[in-house]
Amino acid sequence: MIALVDCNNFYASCERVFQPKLENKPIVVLSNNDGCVIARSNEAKALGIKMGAPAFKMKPIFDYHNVHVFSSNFALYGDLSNRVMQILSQESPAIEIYSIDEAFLDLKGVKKLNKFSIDLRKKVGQWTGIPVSIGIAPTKTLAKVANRMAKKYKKDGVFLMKEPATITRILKHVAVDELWGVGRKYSKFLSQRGFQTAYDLVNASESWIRNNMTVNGLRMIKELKGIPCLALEYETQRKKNICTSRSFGMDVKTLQELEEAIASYASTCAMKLRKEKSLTSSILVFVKTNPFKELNSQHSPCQKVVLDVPTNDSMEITSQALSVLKRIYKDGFNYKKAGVIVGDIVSEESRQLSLFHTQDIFKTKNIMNAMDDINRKMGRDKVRLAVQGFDRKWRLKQEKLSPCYTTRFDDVLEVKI
DNA sequence: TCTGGGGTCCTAGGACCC
DNA sequence: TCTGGGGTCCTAGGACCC
Repeated sequence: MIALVDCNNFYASCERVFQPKLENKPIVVLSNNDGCVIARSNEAKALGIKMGAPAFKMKPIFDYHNVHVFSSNFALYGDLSNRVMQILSQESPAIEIYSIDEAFLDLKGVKKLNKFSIDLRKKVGQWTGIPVSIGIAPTKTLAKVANRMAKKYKKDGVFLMKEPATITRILKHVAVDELWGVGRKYSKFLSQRGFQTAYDLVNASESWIRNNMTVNGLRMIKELKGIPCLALEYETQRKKNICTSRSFGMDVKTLQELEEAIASYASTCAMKLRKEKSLTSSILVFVKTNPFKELNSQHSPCQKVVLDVPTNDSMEITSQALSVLKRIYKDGFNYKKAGVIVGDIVSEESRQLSLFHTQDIFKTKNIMNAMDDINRKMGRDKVRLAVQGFDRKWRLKQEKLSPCYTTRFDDVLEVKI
């Protein structure tokens, strides 16, 4: 049996851990740049605030109902996530960390599934303050369904779905668009063809599913039938692409400001590569104007450069990215977003050198290590490339940022006795 | 005024090879 | 007049996930 442990309204719950007075109050967390709603407490959901809704359109509702609004604080969420995952790893035989707020547990050998889950949930709650729900079933896709049921209907936050008769009964009440693997397009496509519930889908012809929903769709319905097609992945895979991109807090017009931004994103990509012990062989740079301003002239170029020798050196990746930027930049547009994507990633051990490459790759490695060490201790970007800029007017809007309670000494809560 | 960021996988079609 | 069969690799686009 497989359990899916999912943190309830994760980002909103993280904010609440350090502000318990917000218990039972509506909370939303906004995306970068304070753009969209990306997390809602149950109370905020009940007010009809939709996932992904633009914050500026919701403002009247926020004000009227006294909704507590937060900018996203990923340092906080990442740290609390690690704490939750650590507990899960200690308590269960094997675990796949699936996302920042979800993990699959392999429950092989666990005798009392229900009791195990209820205890686990209690422990996570007590040690971190984060409420979780647990769904248990024979396959990952069914565990997802079970988790949904736990969240929706179970006070104790745990739902076990084992017997075929139980599974069938439940699937008759699950709409197709609630399934893991059915997004907007498939949802529309399926409902047009008369599929309402997961149970309808289980009874569809497998060859029809294969033809219309690719092999992924076929795996999904097999999993709904209780046949495991998706194995748990215990080891984190090396990323194949790494992207750093942001929208700007204001319109950006000049090449110099774009250069600061692209240099910063390129350095961040390089840092992420070093963290994974990876190297990149291709660097893609893109800039975009604001597609929502339809009356403005639009320009969204992107271009990729392929390297002779893979690298994770900030200076090299940044200078390559900047030369791409110079090629694609055009004067006279209001740019709203930019980013860098590094791809064709290989591991540090498997670097293929070039016959004609003369640069001493080991020399810069020491500089990068020193830079990473300092920044780890003293805070992000404490040491950085000058080309990343100093006043950085283009930076994100984050007007409602909560303190980094668990990752910055200055922000640690004080208790007065 | 204000609309996120970061990923994966699959498929069809084109270019190329022998 | 007649024009095969079997591959690989790459890319763009589309679907999905959190």
